[in-house]
Amino acid sequence: MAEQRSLTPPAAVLDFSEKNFRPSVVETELYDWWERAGFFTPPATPSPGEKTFVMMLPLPNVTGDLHMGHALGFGGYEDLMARWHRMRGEATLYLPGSDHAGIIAQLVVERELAKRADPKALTREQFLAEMWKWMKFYQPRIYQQLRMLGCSLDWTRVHFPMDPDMQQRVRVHFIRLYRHGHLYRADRIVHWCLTCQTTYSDLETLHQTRTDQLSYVRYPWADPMPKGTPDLVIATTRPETIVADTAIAVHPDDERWRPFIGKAVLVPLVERRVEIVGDEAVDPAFGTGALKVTPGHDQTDFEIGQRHGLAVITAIDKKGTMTPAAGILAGAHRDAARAKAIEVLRQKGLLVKQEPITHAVAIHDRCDTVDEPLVLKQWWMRMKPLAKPAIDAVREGRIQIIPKYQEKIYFEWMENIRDWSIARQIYWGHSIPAWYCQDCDEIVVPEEDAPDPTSCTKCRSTDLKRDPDVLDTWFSSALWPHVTLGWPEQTKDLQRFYPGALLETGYDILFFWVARMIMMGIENMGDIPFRTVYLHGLVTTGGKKMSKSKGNVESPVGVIQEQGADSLRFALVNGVSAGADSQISDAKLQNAREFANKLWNIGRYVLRTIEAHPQPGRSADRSPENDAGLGPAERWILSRTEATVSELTRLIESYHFGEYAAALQQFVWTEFADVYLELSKQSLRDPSPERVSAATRTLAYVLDRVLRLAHPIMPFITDTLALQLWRQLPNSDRSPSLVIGVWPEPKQREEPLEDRFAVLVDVVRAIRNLRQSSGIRPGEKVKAMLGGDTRAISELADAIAHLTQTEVSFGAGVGPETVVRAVEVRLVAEHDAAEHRVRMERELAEARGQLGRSRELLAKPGFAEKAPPSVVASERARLTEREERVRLLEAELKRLN
RNA sequence: GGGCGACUAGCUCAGUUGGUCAGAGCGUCUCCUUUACACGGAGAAGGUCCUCGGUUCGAGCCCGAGGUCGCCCACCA
Repeated sequence: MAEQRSLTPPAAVLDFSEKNFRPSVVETELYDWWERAGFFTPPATPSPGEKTFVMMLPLPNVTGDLHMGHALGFGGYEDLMARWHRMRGEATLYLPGSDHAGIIAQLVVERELAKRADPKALTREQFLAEMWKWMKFYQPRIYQQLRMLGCSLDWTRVHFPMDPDMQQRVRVHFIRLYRHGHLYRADRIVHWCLTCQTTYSDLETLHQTRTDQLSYVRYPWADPMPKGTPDLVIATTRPETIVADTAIAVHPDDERWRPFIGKAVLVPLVERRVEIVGDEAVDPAFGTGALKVTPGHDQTDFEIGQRHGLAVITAIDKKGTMTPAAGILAGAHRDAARAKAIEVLRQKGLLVKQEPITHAVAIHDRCDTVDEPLVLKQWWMRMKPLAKPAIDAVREGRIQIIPKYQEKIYFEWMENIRDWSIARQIYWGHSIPAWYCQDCDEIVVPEEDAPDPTSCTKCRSTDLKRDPDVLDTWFSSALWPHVTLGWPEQTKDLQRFYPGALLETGYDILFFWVARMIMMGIENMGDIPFRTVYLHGLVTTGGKKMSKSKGNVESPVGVIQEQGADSLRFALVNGVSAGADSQISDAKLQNAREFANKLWNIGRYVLRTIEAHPQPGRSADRSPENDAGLGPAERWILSRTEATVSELTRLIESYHFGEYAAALQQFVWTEFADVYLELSKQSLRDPSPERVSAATRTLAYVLDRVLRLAHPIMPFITDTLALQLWRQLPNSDRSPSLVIGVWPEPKQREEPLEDRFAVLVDVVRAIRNLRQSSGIRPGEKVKAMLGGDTRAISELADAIAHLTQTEVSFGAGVGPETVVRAVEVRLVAEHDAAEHRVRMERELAEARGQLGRSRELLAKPGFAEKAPPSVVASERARLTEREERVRLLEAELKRLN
């Protein structure tokens, strides 16, 4: 690795005569260099007592393209954290991969294949061969997009769940779960997709609000009933399933129907005799309070059926066609059968009425096909025992979820967790290592290191049939944090990097993925997979419409190509609070691009300055705090820099990334650029070489700090500038790149000086304001008099003069035009007496109001005793300043009279 | 039916453990091509922090009730 790291940076250096930053020129080369130099790979040998930071990339679908949510998660939060921890000297592993994405990937490839031939005509083996061909097309695409985002992923450890070694590990996992009793095979009702021809889990259903016909159907009594017995009428939206009814259910407490529990009716269309049962699942308020029970085609009904031992009749098959069991409806598609059922019921006089109903219909999240619940023999995972320790891990704080309120949602789901239907009837996925004996029905699951079985373990028959199904995509994703490190082998990586530190992803896959990783991590490793879960919000591209004339601007890739990954990353993170949904807009992107450009030009200025005033033997990353030539402006920006270092460190440590970005921008733009860079021009013109040297080194040092502080969120521009800066003023740590540079430690501040500069900024603004309102042209030299309490700024006159292009002098009783804080400001210029009086009166009213509030607060009983001393002290100081301001304004008004 | 979140300047949103009746970006208005940057600089306008009540010396922040919007979960037949 050492020799790798000596690789020289890319030759393509940006042209610093270019006024505007053009990002994409250098990004690819820079990334390649970072990767080739091994910066993204943790040191091969762990140092004694090393700290690790391990984070798995939430593997994107292999057939997908990056969207803004990915860009926020990967390029925004994750890479920011990875880079920050790396700069803190931790052995950082950010592990890449892509998901084979089962059903979706199969759909995508089927669609591609369908352009030339019928994919259904292919055998399983032929189809899988085609899948792998397409993988070679899709996988590099998604990986390239991750590179474009700048994600500092360790590509030497990239994983794909369908790679042979990974398939073997998933097989072991299945076998162990089976042996431990977590898996079972049972006839139960599942969600079936008529389009995809596969089952799917509860989590993969969506609900769509639709308006359908609610049909009221009379079920004749099976036996003679006393006169006056009401008709039994049920309400249903699925009359075609009447033929599969095996009971009627009413609520046991429903006075209307309770007397009839145990009585029988004849199911219309099939004349089947079924009983009325009492069950609490029935809502007495719905329809007539009587429910037709169809255990073969409805989730609730299946459960009622289980409780009452009812028969299951399958009237609809996997294609959606009515089976022979459907009697007169047999052979029709479910939709046609519905119409036919209504028609026959009407003919027989059993249709009482129909009315529209708006209700939620379950659909498959991948294709929007209406769910067809079917009873099928399927593999299930028994979740309750697995959920228990995973709930405890969060409850006991061993895993922390950010934002905190997501923990409640996690508990809610985990405590009511239901068994997981894990098999899918598609080709693309992990095969289920189970064989069924055709002679004795035994399920044969081999030992974990054994080859495929050839004979039945029970009856020795060799007539075994392998389960044709594959496992749900999330079955393997759930293993990601340990399986990628070599599990079940006890590899060095597994020992060193498990458990990981953090899992960052969108809150929308908390259940799909995060909860399952926690459960499987504990099950397989006996330990949690990560200590912190950071859940980000959804990104929408609302607000101002992104201009489509420029091309596909909504895609992160398009934005990166146009304005660079740095801008995109910054725009996505800036000012967003943890877990909140956010919008990305043209305005935000433009601001980020302008900020990148600002950094670029700050860099140009500093580099040019160093060129003009070389500092041999000096280092950019050493504070010039002890330089003899430091002026107050230098000392001020140095102090502000250290304040920013500690502030930004705190914000990242506490996961306040949105505020980190905002605070960074604030410091760089308004303090470093707008104030100090201007003042440095004055220092650099000073005849004293010491002053010039101190100013140059201050510029270099602050730039060095800024580049380090900004690197986690804007890696490309910062490293470009750093490489250039260190070429002129070598960094003392000699790291060849910011990627493995050192995150700054805050040094001593000069807070009294910072307070004095706050006064300066107010006075400067007041002078500029007066100049503009007096119609003084920007270049025009005028004089200003400052009076009142000028202690804070008495030594800063030069700075004020430079910033305002105004000659400044101090005096007593200057006859102020305005009073800021307790400083009188007067421009030596003619002004209208009447206007002046109005202004003074307005300021006095304002000042008295402020003074009143200060006095009120200080006089409040309890304030002085109960408020913290620092608050009281600063309030007292404010009172004094306000008293002084009122006094000065009153004096001026008195003079006018 | 449960649960969660949001409501702060015209727009999009910040506001860390309650401590100057509040900030940013964009937009708006005025001025300025000053050799880092017009992807710029300077100045300005703009807010009863959804409503009501409570706790507190002090509330945008905590508690209660209500309103509006959004999301998630659930066996709405």
